[in-house]
Amino acid sequence: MTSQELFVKTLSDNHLNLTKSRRKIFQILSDVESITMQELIKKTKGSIDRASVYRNIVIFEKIRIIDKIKIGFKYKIELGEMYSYHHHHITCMVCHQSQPIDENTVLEKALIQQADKLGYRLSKHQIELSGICQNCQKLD
Amino acid sequence: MTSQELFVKTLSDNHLNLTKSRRKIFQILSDVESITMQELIKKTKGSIDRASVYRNIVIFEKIRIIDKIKIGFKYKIELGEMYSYHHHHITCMVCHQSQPIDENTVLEKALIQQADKLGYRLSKHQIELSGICQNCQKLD
DNA sequence: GTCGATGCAAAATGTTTGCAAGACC
DNA sequence: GGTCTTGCAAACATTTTGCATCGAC
Repeated sequence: MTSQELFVKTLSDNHLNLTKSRRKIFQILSDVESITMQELIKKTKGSIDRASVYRNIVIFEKIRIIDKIKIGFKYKIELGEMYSYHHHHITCMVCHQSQPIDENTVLEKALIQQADKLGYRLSKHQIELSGICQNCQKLD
Repeated sequence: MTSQELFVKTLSDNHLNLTKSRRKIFQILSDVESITMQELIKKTKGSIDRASVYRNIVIFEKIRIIDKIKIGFKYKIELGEMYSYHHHHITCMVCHQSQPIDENTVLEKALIQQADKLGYRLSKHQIELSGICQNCQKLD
């Protein structure tokens, strides 16, 4: 099943219509690693109203078509894990570019243990690293 | 040196006045584990204007009197590491309470290695765990 | 045709700024 | 007294809501 097909199926499984707006938002998200709400609104300006973008993002998050991830003190949006793979992010504090970090089993296990120790049943975790990337280190 | 004294010294080292507003904000932060901007504004309503709260929080962050931490897709504020210790947070998805997690050397080392592998010089990291706390598990 | 989705306008919420008056050193 | 800080009001940015209309199934 392609991404497209999964997207269509996920909507239909949840009794949601496949509309032009939803196709377009999905298309945009497919073309980027991640995107801010502001960028998404800008890209859809003229074709989709802000309110509809917000409404659809809420829905997409609920049915796990997207994940919200934190970058700085804002969040960004990216396609959910069904459409990619579990990963985290590292952001350069100088150029503000961010890139994905592959899952690391050792790390994930350590986190589950930590939660367990405190009596929590862990369901989500997010790790955000900030530093200075290779390129920006050179420019010093 | 007490927290109070460190606070006074930090301001003075940075050529900033010790004002009534700043004392009050510091006092409130000393009394809680962490707090949202909205809660802080509510607690100071009548005595400090919103704009001054925001301005002081910006200053406090710059001189590391506070840290902003991410909880959900908002941020919260807490006294900086000089006033406590390095830690992370786990938040219950049901009751939205959050609690600190002590530093774990294994974990921190794993993170530095990860960053290194990608050529980054790591300077900050944040780990946020979400799950269901012991109490809320019982209520199921 | 029916119900869900959209656009538009307006409100609610969150944050920042300019400026004159007041507080700190 | 001079400079930094504050309050106030207004602007700006972000997100949500109500309602009439439109589109998907």
